[in-house]
Amino acid sequence: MSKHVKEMGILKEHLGKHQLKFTRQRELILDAFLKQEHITAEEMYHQLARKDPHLGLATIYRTLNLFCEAGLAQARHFGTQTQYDNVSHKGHHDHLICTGCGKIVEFENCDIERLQEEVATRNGFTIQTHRLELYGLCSRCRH
Amino acid sequence: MSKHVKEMGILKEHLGKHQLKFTRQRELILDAFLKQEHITAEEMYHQLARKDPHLGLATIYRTLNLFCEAGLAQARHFGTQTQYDNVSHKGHHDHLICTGCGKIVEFENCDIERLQEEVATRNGFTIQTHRLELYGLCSRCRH
DNA sequence: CTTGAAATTGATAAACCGTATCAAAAAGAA
DNA sequence: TTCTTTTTGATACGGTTTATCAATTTCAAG
Repeated sequence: MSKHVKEMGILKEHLGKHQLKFTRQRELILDAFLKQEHITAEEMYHQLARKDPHLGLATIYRTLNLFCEAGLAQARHFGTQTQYDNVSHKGHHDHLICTGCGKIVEFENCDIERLQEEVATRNGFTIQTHRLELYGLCSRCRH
Repeated sequence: MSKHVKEMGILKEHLGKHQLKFTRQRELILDAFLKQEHITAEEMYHQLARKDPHLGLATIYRTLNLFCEAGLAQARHFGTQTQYDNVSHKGHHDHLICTGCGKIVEFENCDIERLQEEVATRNGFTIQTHRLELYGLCSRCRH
């Protein structure tokens, strides 16, 4: 039985609103997804191959995109692949990305978040989620 | 004659250091590139098709990657495509994106930029560029 | 507990983006 | 001009993601 009651509820609500169905695969993939901070479709495919050898790669892609629409995941393109971030898993962290070696450092900054809220409010927006990526050179690659 | 004297100099210096040659195509592509804030290889291909119908797409990719190595451009993965940012272009703006109607509002916030620098410094990074997107509902879509 | 319409799945073909390959052309030093 | 090295353009290729479609599953209604 799943421990991810809240997220499962969010998914079911989304499914209900869009005449979509709750399936064994969607439950399986959501459970696996919520255990990670972020994952690629390919990684999940291999990870779940043991539990269900017949689970297709296309289903993984479709389901992860569904999670994005439901607000449970967020897609981030890095290199040639797409990373699916677990939105609920964060005290929403952002990324510092080294353009030299590809290293990724995660960080969290309340002041920035507060200023984002300010900007949004000033423009009449209510923020649901955000994405902040800083690109540059890490100390090692600068030399 | 090009107006981008400084950048042309940077390119030529890079070429000289690496036993590479200065070609008509590289000059043409750099001129076109510097007129934009950011562009994809495909966009540039179509844009330059009028000036030189025989310019190959592979050459565009190779040259834009060369600009990255020379420090004139910065590659960013956006959606499924790669955006090449014009590093010399300042006035970086960020985006508020309405998940309801797709409306995009551009903004600029110095305080956020300053905090970003702080975070980067604390982690030993030197920022080259960044990307900040706030997703939410605009005043009209909230109701 | 059936039944049946509608959605989903898995297998795989196709699309897409960017890179590799290679013969022909161009650059640039001697 | 000559000669060596690099670059170009055309296109084949490789990896990732999406589209297609017959078979299967879901789930609401009877």
